[in-house]
Amino acid sequence: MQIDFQGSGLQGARPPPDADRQRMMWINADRVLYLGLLGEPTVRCFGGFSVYLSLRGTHRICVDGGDWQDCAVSVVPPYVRHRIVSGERMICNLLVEAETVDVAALPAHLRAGRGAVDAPAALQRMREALDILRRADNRRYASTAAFDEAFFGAPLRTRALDARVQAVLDRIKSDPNGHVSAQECAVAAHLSVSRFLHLFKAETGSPFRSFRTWQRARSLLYYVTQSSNLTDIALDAGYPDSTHFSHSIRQVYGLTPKSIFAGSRKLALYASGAGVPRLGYH
DNA sequence: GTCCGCAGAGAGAGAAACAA
DNA sequence: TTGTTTCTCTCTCTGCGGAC
Repeated sequence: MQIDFQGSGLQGARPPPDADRQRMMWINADRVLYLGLLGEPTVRCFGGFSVYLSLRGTHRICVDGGDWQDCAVSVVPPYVRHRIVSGERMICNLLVEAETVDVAALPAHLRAGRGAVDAPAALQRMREALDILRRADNRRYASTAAFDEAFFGAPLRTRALDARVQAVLDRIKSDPNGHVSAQECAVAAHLSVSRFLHLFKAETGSPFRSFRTWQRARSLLYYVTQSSNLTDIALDAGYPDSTHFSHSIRQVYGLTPKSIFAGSRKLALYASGAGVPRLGYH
């Protein structure tokens, strides 16, 4: 396969293959790229468009209680429960935050995908982008647009949102582990709580609480390489105690926090841009 | 079209108990 | 001591009718 490093969007990309540095995660406020162990998750439910990509073979996926499907690439819409198993230990998972994109303008396989996807060209592009990334010296994308360019062929068009809702989104995403209530947001938006909740759902496509829960669970990804105990990490991530932490994380990722951290020990983490939570223990 | 308020249903948060 | 499970209560979601 011919790999073109020009225009890949990678900062300082060059091709030194190194099998020991394969497990990695790149994350910013709008996108996540995870390349690592899948484990044995039960039902999971992410708040963004989720793309699973097998590295060589295939995986099996079951979306919203439907039939199991065998495929190399699959897509799960935001807030849809699904299960996944793979014959390979490693898997690639891309996450596109739903509120950051104009759904109508998404590539067809993302927009309409629900489980296995038959999109050979998209599969080849994503595998090539992944290959470039795995060979790169500095695995950071300069921007969300550069990430989109690499994996989807072009920057994904952003969604135009109501300014009041956008302000709330910015507030939550800039500090996902801070607790902000619907009432506070409604006051800030100069709306009643009822009206705010309706408007939020209409604009973003997801309920306020679901979005807040997802953002908090998502912020866990910034901590997965830390070696502190889970209680400290739960508090840092904005959970009142390890009870909620364990419960919420299992609902989102289908794995216990313990197994997530165990599987992330050798993971190289590349975080950038807004949304990186404040680190530091209580 | 935008906004408000009500009410029933359901999910999330908090407390306690249990297991390793 | 740490992490997980279970149970109960509170808060949020959502559909609806109505006012402006």
